Amino acid sequence: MDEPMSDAVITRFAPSPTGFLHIGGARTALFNWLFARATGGKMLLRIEDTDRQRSTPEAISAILDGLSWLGLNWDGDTIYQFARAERHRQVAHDMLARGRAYRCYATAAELDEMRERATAEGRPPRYDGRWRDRDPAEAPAGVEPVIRLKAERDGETIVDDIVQGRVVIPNKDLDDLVLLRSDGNPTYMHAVVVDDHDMNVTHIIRGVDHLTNAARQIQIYRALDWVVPQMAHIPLIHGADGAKLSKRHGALGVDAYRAMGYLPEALRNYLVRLGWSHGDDEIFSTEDMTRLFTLPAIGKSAARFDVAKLENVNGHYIRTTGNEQLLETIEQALPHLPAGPAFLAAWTDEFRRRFLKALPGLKERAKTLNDLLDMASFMVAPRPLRPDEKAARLLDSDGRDRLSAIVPVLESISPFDAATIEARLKSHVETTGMKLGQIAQPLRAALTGRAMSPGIFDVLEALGQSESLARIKDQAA
RNA sequence: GCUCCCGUCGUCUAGUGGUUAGGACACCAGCCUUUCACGUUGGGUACACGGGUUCGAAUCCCGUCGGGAGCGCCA
Repeated sequence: MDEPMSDAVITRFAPSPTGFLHIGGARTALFNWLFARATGGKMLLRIEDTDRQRSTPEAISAILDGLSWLGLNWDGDTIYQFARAERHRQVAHDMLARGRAYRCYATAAELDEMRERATAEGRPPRYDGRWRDRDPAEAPAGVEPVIRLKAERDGETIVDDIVQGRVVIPNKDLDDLVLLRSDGNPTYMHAVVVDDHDMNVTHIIRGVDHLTNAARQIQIYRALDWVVPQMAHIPLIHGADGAKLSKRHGALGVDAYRAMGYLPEALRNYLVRLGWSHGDDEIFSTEDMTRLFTLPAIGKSAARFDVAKLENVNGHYIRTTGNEQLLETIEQALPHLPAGPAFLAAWTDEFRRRFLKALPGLKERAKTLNDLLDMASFMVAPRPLRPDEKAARLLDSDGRDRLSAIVPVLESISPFDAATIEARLKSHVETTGMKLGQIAQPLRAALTGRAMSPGIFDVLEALGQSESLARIKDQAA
């Protein structure tokens, strides 16, 4: 190991563009990003598109979009693995020349049979190495060979992992993996090693599902006499029921979380706590995370994805974000939210101003941006409102009478702001010997169509005097 | 089947031989209150099981059970 100690940290996030950026991938990216930030290093992005059939441009842009939305920026240009195929071929042929790899002419049918027999005999399904030492002169005509690694057969391979510790894999359980396919294109296993080396990656941070791959890749490094990067295999995220998070099982793309009204900083905060901890701390600003994050503090056991916790964290960030900033966040999110169109249609400067006034009352009650918009839907609801069941009950004859009685009071209020309205309404309530709730609830029902809403004085102000009166008259009649 | 990894409240976790096993989310109850939230006070709930080692184990060892991952010319 002649790795210079002065080397700056270089991590990489290496997704395969066969689908969206799911929550597990997002966390892997986050950990890579945090570690790079925490150490003053760099995070590179490499798209693993050597599977030409399954890689799509749509998936690539979804991944890039997802990372950008999450605020996980990468250093340098995005690297596309397939573009480096020539280099991969060159390395494989070099290994061939040095006797560390060999051509294998086994057919797919032979391979299948090999696996079937091994399974039947209770052995692990492995390639048996039949072309390992065979004379290429015996090669059957018309079969394009693959190039396989001449793997070590005895002993064991040790993965010295920052998270998993020292993991020992018997070499007999590793077979001669394919480096180059018969069409001359590299396999993932080979491309990863060559690229990580060429990109000077110092730390490989990825899911534990790659742990046994790590042993195979280490053998390739050794065949190449290359320095093996540090590795950190992080635990996976499971669904709420403990089952693996798969596409059909709750593993949504990060774009789905954006559409559900989660804030990127909330998602980051939630995600970083899945597997990583820092004492009893729960809330971490981005600055906190990048300062405190370390690899050894990552646990080894898988975590379940808990929406309730995510919602709580999200609510925390909604509540604590400044009004003007939150408003800008909402404006940016609107195109992605289900309720977006209704608000976009109403979004004039005047509306924006009133929305901002209503925001403090709104954000206190929302766990997601969608909650917030739902709570604010009275602002864009067309007259006459159709009260829901509970609201309708508040608008019985007593309630309507009280509303009628309040109309002249409201008409006389100027300026029509929350503080003035509150003062006038409270004195009205006092003189009539009622409780505030007796007037507030019917008002709420008439103004919002619901039995719950932000503070009623704020609602009045947000709606404005004429709209408020109109809504009250709609119901009081 | 084989190899590897994991196992503290329902969930995320703190804990590294001596703690009344802590925090957070969720849940229940009270307070606050114009509703709902927020806030606040209090409450119940956990060391998978069985053996060791030790004066003493959530912490160390072994086994069992449970969960997960990997075993492709996918990544």
